[in-house]
Amino acid sequence: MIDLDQIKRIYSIAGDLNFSDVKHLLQAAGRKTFLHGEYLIEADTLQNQVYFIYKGLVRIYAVNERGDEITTELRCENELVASYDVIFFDQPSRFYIQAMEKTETFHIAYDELQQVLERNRKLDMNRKYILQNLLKNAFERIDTFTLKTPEERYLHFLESNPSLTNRVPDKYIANVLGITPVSLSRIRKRIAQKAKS
Amino acid sequence: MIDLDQIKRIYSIAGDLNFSDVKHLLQAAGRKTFLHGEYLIEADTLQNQVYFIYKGLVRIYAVNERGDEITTELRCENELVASYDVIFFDQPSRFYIQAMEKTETFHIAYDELQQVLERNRKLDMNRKYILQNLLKNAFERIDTFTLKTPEERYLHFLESNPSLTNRVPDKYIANVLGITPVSLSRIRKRIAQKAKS
DNA sequence: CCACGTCGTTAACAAAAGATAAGAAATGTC
DNA sequence: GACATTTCTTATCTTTTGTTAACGACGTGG
Repeated sequence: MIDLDQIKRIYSIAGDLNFSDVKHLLQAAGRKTFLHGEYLIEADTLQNQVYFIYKGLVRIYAVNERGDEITTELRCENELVASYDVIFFDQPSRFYIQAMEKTETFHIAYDELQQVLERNRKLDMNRKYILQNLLKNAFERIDTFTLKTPEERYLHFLESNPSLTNRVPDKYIANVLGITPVSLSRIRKRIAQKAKS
Repeated sequence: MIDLDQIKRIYSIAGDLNFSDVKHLLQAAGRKTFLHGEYLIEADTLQNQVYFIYKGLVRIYAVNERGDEITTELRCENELVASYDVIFFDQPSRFYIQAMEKTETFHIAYDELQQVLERNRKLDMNRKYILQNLLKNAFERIDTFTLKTPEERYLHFLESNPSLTNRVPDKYIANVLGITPVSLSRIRKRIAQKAKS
């Protein structure tokens, strides 16, 4: 059921847990595999599941007033996903979370997770590492919007997410960068032309 | 020294601390007041101070390759500021943090803070509330970049930061929104014209 | 093997944003 | 109150982006 690799993965996002701590956590969690196109979370629901992606790739997207899907985030192996509307605001999710590949997850309801953490001090202490890591990534991403041009933002994305680049359609990457797919295509062309000279 | 109002302020950003917990924290912290224009943190240093803004307003800015100052964030009463380069990456700060008004703070070095928290479980447990709140704000801000146009982003800023609007020059707000001051001026004009009709 | 849908690119046009500079308005200082 | 400084606005021009639509490449499933 619970193998060594799984334990190591959890370690990789946490701080200083031991075998028994992680076992605690995994025993409380369920496992679920999603096929390409299936939904981990649907919008307008109060699904408060937190997923740990063991293998695979998901996109988080919202639908705007015009009916366009806007992908706000891509997450893959060893990352957590949840709808922060539900977790943080107790409100229906504005976001869909959809598997882009066959995606294997561990999952647990947020309030159950809280209870497990409350019963195990070590796990609760570890929460800070996870939150800090999420925060670090969020701050970095915000800075790409304030300090970088779309072109620089794209190059930065390629550097920091080399693995994602060829796993998802460019149109999703464009959305994540805050631009349109057409615009990203032009940016790519400009970069290619610069590279020639 | 430590008055009731101060305690309440700390409560406001934390979860369930009691008087003695907060006293613990404040005793370890120093107090410092910065005049308009003075720096809480300077770039290219390893100042790992964390500041709680008791009164006043600061901006966080970086200087790009061309020498332009780009303001990435504005923070005021009851908020925390620090350079995440130093705190999270142990690297010299790319950012300056500068008082925009006379600003009164409590401050503590990050590693000292860690020690204080480790010695007081209740305080350490409370860290999650603070981190979650920062994370919530960061996610919301990211979504304004992916889901909103600059105009919508500006309107959203006015709604969520009504107090800031008249306390800082628009050019800083423009930077925070990821656009130039000239462009913000045009957006304001467009909004005003719509309002007429 | 073909029909179909998806995706990336390109084109053409409109709209918005960046860069630069100049002038007006506001703010602060003595 | 007069002056200097900063900030905001406006104008002009260039560049980039958004929008829409068309085309071709690619892959999937029948």
